[in-house]
Amino acid sequence: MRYWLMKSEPTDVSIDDLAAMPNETVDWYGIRNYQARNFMRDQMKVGDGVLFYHSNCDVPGIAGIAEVCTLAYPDRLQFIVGHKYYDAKATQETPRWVNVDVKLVRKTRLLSLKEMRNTSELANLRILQRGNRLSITPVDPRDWETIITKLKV
DNA sequence: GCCAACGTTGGC
DNA sequence: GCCAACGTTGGC
Repeated sequence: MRYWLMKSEPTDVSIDDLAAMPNETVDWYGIRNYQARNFMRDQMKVGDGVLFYHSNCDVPGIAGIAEVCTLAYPDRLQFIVGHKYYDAKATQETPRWVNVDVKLVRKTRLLSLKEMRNTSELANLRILQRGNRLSITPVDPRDWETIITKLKV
């Protein structure tokens, strides 16, 4: 059982969009970074905890809790010619990109990036490190607990 | 819209 | 395999 922080632009998929999905589940499509892909492919298991993070928006921060609900499987968008996420080097036989599905656990208050930065216990959280751009990062169990506790307040 | 910090690409 | 040029991310 691992914990993750996964970024989504709310203009793309917000926490409310997730809540409105059938089964409150969404495929985490469009990951085109090898490190992030490898986390999904090699480490994610059904039941892993997910912090749903809103990025590239007015107030970036954690907007809810979700969980991984499938193992990684090929991202269908890589095969769609002309699609933003099409990859000419990917084939059905040898897909290059994968995604898991993620299911909402609950929407929470917004725990802003600013508040996380002001929380000394979270100093080692990957998302807070200088230059971090990875859209999927592992979260230490202790950091998970710290964040979950703050989300309840 | 700026730009720092990365990641990727491709010529050599 | 190096590395310059280019593209992307995402906070501010």
